[in-house]
Amino acid sequence: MKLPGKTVERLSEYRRTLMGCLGEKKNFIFSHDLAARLHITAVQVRRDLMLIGYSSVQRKGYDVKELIEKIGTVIDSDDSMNVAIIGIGNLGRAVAGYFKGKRSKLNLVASFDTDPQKINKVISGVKCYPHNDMEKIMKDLNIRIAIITVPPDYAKDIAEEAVRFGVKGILNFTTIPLNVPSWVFLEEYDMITSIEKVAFFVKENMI
Amino acid sequence: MKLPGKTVERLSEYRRTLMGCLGEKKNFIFSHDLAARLHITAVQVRRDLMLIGYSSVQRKGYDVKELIEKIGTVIDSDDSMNVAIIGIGNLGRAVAGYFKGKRSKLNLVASFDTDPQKINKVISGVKCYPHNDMEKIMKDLNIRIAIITVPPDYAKDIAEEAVRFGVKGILNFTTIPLNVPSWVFLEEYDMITSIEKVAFFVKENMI
DNA sequence: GTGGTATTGTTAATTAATTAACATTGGTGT
DNA sequence: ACACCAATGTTAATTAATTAACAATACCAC
Repeated sequence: MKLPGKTVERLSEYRRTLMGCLGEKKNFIFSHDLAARLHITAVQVRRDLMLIGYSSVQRKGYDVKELIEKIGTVIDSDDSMNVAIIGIGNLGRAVAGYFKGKRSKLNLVASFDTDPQKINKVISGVKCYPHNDMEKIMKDLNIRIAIITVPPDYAKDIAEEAVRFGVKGILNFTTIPLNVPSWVFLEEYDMITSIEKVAFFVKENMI
Repeated sequence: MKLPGKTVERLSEYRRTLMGCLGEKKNFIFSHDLAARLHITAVQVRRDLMLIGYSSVQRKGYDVKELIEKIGTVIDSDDSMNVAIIGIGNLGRAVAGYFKGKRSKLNLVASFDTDPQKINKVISGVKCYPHNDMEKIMKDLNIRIAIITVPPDYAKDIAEEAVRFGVKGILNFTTIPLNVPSWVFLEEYDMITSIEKVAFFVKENMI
């Protein structure tokens, strides 16, 4: 199913918000309620759901459980996908933390590092393998997604290795923009940029 | 100066890329070269620079040093701005790391936590204060930007406090969307969403 | 049952962002 | 000096994303 990236992002957020609803025993939700929780408009919610072909049966809002499942059929893969974190420093461990207790189609199955203090230990719930074994482990465990949280100087080489070893998607948290072949999906997030952006708009608001 | 958020983000990236150029003794750079390093088009670079009113004197590309300064006059505040990290766990420490060695108008001057093991210690280069002292410290140190890296359950309350204590911009790394008054600039980043987005497009590419 | 209301799904309009097109200009080579 | 080239700055066109508008429909109150 062909969807705009922005819509995919929102679907992920809808799902997590909806799971929160289940927690509070809320089984139906209106578009404007869901929208308000995410600070977007109700139209946008409805439009996104239209794109994935979901309609509510009744005018009592969306069936939370049903919608969660529908979103799952759209954005999740049929069988589960294995993920690795490369570089298990502070950021890597933080990312690993987000996987905890999440039952999903995404399995964090390995981390890699060069620090002898870390390798072969379980850190933040995931085993850390030595960087030297990356080829073997990535192929053996069939890792499809790499999250890169290494120091900037290593980013480029690590990305090339990951691609060579079969990774099909990369989430890059380093400040170095990466170059990957077109068949590898690349998402980059740059913290410094976010911080500077906040600073800019704070400054502008104050003037 | 009124600028689109996307342009501000790119300006921040331009600047960092340009600083890298200085490191490699590259004093002039063409728009297409700068663009290639960031995987965008040369037109976009030129358009962004047009928006901030920069022009190169010669056709030898942009003067790297001059452009860095120009971007600085646009996106930096005149006097420096103080920043705090709330929640100095793995993610907080990772964020703190990004400030190291950066000389900029943004000063990371404090972190806050509730863990007695952490308070009153210097962690990742920044002193950690007890959460209870947040009001005093935030006012004393004139903190304008808060980076929120606490566990999700605390996010809402922490944000409200930060706003009450004078913060004008928030960067929220928790998975809980925050509600802030209109005069506070809010930027949210959700790692899980990014990961799920990568997974979605990997899946789609494989089909 | 009927009228009114609230909410949805969808098309159309608007706005934002990106890309294309191109005239302009300094530099280069002959 | 002159013709050409390479790169820029800017306007116009295109594409993407959001928002507005509204007909359709199930529920509710009576």
